[in-house]
Amino acid sequence: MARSRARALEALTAAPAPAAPSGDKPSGPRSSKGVRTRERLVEAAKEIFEEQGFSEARISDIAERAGQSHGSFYYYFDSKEEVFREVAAAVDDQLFAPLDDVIMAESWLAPQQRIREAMRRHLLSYKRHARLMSLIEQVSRHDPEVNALRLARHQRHTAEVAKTIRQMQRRKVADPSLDPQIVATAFGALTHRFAELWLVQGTVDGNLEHVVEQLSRLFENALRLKPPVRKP
Amino acid sequence: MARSRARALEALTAAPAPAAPSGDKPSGPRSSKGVRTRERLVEAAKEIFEEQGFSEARISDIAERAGQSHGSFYYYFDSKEEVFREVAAAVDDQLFAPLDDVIMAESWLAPQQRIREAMRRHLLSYKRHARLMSLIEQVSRHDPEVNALRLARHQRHTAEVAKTIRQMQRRKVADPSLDPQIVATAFGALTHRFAELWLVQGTVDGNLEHVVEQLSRLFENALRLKPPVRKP
Amino acid sequence: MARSRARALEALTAAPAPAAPSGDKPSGPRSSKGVRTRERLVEAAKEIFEEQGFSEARISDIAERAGQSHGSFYYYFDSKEEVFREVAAAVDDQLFAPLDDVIMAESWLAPQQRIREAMRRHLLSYKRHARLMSLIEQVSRHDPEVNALRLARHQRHTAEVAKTIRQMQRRKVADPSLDPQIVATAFGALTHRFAELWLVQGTVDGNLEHVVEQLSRLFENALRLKPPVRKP
Amino acid sequence: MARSRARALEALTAAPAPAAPSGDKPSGPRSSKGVRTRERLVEAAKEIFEEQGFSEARISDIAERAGQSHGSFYYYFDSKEEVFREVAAAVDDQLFAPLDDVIMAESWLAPQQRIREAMRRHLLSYKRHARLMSLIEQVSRHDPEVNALRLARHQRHTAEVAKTIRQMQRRKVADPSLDPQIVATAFGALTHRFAELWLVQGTVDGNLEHVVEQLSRLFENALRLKPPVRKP
DNA sequence: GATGAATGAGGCTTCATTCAT
DNA sequence: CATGAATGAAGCCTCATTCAT
Repeated sequence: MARSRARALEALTAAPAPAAPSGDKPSGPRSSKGVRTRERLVEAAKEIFEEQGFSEARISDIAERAGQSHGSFYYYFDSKEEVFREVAAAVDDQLFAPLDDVIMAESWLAPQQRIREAMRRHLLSYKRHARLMSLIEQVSRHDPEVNALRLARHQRHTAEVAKTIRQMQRRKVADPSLDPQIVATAFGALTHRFAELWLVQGTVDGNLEHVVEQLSRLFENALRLKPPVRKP
Repeated sequence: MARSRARALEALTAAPAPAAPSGDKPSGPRSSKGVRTRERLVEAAKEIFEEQGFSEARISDIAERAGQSHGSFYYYFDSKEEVFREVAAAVDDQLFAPLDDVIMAESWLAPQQRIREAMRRHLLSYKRHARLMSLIEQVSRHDPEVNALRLARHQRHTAEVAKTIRQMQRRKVADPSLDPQIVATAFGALTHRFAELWLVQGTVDGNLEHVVEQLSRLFENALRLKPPVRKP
Repeated sequence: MARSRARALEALTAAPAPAAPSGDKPSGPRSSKGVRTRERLVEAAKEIFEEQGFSEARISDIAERAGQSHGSFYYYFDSKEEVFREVAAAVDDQLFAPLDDVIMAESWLAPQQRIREAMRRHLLSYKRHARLMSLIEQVSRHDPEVNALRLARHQRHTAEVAKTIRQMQRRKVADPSLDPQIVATAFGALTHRFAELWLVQGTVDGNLEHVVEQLSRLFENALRLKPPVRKP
Repeated sequence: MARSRARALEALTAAPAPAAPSGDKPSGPRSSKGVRTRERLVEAAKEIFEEQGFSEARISDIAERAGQSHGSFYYYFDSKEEVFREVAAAVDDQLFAPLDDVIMAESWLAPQQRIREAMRRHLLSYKRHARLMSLIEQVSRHDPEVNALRLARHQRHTAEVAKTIRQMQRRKVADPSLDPQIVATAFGALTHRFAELWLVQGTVDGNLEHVVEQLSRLFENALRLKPPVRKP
């Protein structure tokens, strides 16, 4: 617990640090002014990617949004792909940190509560990043580096959920005939896609609590979760 | 039952003409040679879109794949958007016709069988069109016409599933506390996304029958479906 | 008189004859159906040129206006230039025939009457062809054949007017210090351009009779025309 | 007199900045190098338009003539239309400033001298810009902004001349039966068109002084100008 | 004769990227 | 570091022209 908590915190604090994002230009910005400029560019890039998609995003849009000149972008990044990788990595951290946090860490809660809390957090964090998640998938088709990122996240996440399911099966509180890998993937798929339909595409009605309740019930039913033994 | 069967048949007979050019150029190709060329272009466009995505797809790639000069493309279509709409409409028909068919029509099967059959068919037809489904969603953000198509499909499909769930609730064979709209959306989301992860992105292992079985079980559990009364 | 009259009539009757317009295709249309089609194309070309200008005019617009297929045009004409030459020649005839007619022929009228009549006719015929006249000038810059046509018209016309002026000077009814060539050109210039401003560009107000009267007066004044001796 | 002089001076001082970029791109070039490049492009555009006409002018010709890549053109202008408007405005200023100057200002000259001087200046400045004047008219049919420019010039100019004629009529030195508006238009038409025939199309012979003398005489006659009272 | 189809040169325009200051 | 300017590859699209039927 302490360990995974630490990992989550690490992720959270690591994300904002723009200093050493793997393979930079010469060696990254030196002055604090440069650091600020770089941050502004990444932030602007995120917004533009969200609004326009990857191919439609223009370097000049990004630079303009960051209040920089067109040419300035190339002082910090080699290409659109490079800045995208940075945006993607940051979002990835921000999106899954809180979720992992719940699933992995706060196990003193009853499973029902944990599911509800995880769901709530996931949907909430999705709200801000859903469009980028789709983008990451798109771009990952052409950019192996982004693909690796996406794959790593998926596997890490699915493995974590599968592990939890397997524990429940061992404790005889979940349907033993289910394949934890597939169910974990299915739960992730459901949440991911539902969030998109609900929050991005607006094809579903319902307020947060109602949705959380319904989806959680669905999961509990699906797992045939035994209700927690309540002491009188 | 008779009614929905009729509707399904209607759909089936309508489906085979998926290339119906609706509101085309002057009035579509005149000669049979032109009809062939047009078909080849649409087919080529589908392939190129699948391989390259929308923005990356080049008109000249499409024309070349169809064995035509790029100028020829413009004899039949005004723009990439136009041919995409046609591809999208065709795929939409092909993808959901068989599924609707099962869900709406073959009600003499036990619910469990129906679910398995629908799942199997959906996953199979998804196999051929999954990438285009994502594309449709992407493009629908910029092309209102494609968006309308996508929305219509979603609503038609979700409504049908919700109706089935509601019937089950009335017959006391499904969990009455579930919101049919949300559950229908969630089931669609799960299937759609799982298919993509499994068939397109290859992040899930498992053969068809195992996956069908697992997902179907998940659905049955989720609905708390009463097992059919079996006579000894 | 009889001779020039004859020439004018010849021009009028020659113009509509589409049969032998100099250097045709193989040898021009043979069947009467072909003759009709050709006529329709020339007529359509004239309209399209007037509406769109030369470079903006599309062969397909012309064919469509003539109710013909796109490819049919090339059975009758080798190029846009060729059909333009034919249109230009026809318009040239129609525009100047009536004018020449008056100036050269009806000399029993008093000069004042002749000027007014010529002016009236010129302005009227200009009304239908002004835009094409400008076009002819444009195209003549690139097409030597059209240029020759335009030059020939200009010289024929100017020579005729200059001759008349010279006669008046000899008869002592016109200012002898004027250069007939220049004045003839100037009168042509004035009429041509005024017609365009008035009839095409709409930058001048005034009804036909007022304009005719004013411009005629201007010409009479300019020539210092002696009023005709009227017998009581 | 003082007032119109002031207006003329105003025009003259405004004229030297004919490239005033009015409503340009972001806000026009920033560096002095950019300003130079822009000027070179406008100058090159003027030449190319004169040589090729509007539709025949290629953006790449303009860029090449200015010693720039064609992409550079788009850094300064959005389209051919935009650069044309700038060229047109500049020419307009240069062409009419000197003429207005004479007509409106130097009234201490006898009318005969003023007419000759205005004519001489107009023809001279026409010599450099005649082809563009025709172009402006062509383009004005499709570009409302250019049309507005042309119209404004025509009206400003005609009104000025008409005012002068009216004054002469009041002073009893010009034929009172003439309509000043129509005569002013007619004079403008004559000069404009004669200059084109003479200087551009080369269909008239004659040196400058002879032409000035003849056309001036024509105008004087046309107005029935009373010869100035000469003191012995 | 007439038509629909096909072709491809050529123009316009965008935009990632480079560069001099 | 930052900027404005410049570049040119690459894509879209038009349309005169040719061709098989």
